[in-house]
Amino acid sequence: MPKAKEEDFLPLRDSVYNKLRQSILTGELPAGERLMEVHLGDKLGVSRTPIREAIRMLELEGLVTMIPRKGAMVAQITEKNMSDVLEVRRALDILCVQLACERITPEGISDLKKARDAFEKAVETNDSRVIAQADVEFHNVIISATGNDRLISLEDSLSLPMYRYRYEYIKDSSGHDNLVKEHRRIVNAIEKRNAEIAAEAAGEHIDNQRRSIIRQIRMEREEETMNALYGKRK
Amino acid sequence: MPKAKEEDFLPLRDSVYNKLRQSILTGELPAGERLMEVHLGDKLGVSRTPIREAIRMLELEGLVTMIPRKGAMVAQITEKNMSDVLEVRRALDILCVQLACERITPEGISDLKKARDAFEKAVETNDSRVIAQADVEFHNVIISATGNDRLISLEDSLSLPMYRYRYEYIKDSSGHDNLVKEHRRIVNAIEKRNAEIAAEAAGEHIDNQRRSIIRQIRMEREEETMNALYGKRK
DNA sequence: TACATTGTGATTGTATACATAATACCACTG
DNA sequence: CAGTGGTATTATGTATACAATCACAATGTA
Repeated sequence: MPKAKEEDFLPLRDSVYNKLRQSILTGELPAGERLMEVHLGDKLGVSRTPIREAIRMLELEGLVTMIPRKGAMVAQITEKNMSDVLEVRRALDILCVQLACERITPEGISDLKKARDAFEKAVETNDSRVIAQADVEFHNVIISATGNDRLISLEDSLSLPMYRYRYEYIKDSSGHDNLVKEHRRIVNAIEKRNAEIAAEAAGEHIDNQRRSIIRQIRMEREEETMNALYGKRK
Repeated sequence: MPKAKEEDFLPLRDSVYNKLRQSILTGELPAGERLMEVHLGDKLGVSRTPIREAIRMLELEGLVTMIPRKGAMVAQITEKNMSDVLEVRRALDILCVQLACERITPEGISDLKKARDAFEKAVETNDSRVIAQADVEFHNVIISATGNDRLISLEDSLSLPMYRYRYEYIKDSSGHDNLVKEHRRIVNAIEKRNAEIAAEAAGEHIDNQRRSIIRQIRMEREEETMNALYGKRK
């Protein structure tokens, strides 16, 4: 993924950006956490300048919220927020499979089948992390097949906010049978270049994700309310 | 639009960001132009720090290209590039009208009709800038009606790269009759909450834009080739 | 006790200083 | 004359310094 060939030099801002992004997505930096420049700088061993630039980037991606002269904090994930993202992703995921139907190469189809098989194998391990990884790679094959760079980067940034919910979503899917079935359906449709069926399958696929994620958020909220009412632990 | 109520303080980086963005979109800073920090700082009367942060933001929006240790330049607009953006925008514009069909309020419908009438009035002036402005406002009404914040900001950033071509596109449209007709069709469909027709109309609307913009880019390229062959003027 | 006020510490905004890499220019050599 | 090497200049990367503002607490007063 990185353009290491010509230049393996990575500015600190990018390194910081990646680290912060990772920390936010894994929940190590929880929503609402303040991002203080000197503090982060100490922790990462760099000055404020790269930290600030990284924060600017995260801000535009929607992962952190800024209030001028107050500071930055990890963005709150609200149901509305996530719902908005999923709505957009639904449209773009459908666009992805439609374009893939038109443009996928024979090699792409072969990759896609490999990714599908790898996913089914991953499911058998019953390990959520392994399955999630295989799922990401499956989708990446489709996304790359569109050949649309803008779409690729948008899909990337729109899938970020839901990484936190991915494991649970995968556990949710009763026996993972649904996931396997949906993937197969998508692969078949793309192979036959049937955009209509592919779109339908992709739509259902993300609708299922949506349901699971929204349910999780509601449960989190409920838990928070409980804590607020009956006292929260440190 | 600005949240001026609580805080009318605008960090320099945002002010710089707006200025640079404007300069790029109007073509004052042509594609390929190098963005040198000290130079821009002198011109705008600020230090490098706000300039750098503004550049980071523009970079994520795709308006400038960065090469580490080399510098930033105004992003080249290629046909592929623009084509990618338009492909995504097509899907999102359609999503916009579909959501608007579901969610628009009576006030929204009233605003929409006002915007449509204002547009038709603008067309009569025959002034491209006036028409373009009315066109933007018409679309903004629809986009706002979706209530999807993420979609709103995406539409915003995806329409940026084509601002340069907007005037020509409007001149292109034979007598503007098409534009008026398309707008009317969209308004009628949204009012009747007929998502299918609305989607179709929105799709055609952007397909027309696409044709005009692609044609313009090809003409520009041709001109450049000529200049390269027969010598370019200063 | 309630509330206003002021002062102090902490944090961001902005500017500048220093280090390092890239580029351009020029002289020198073959 | 072409090509190479070295140096000077320029621009970016990073760190630090200074200024402005905000949060909060301590203090004093009604």
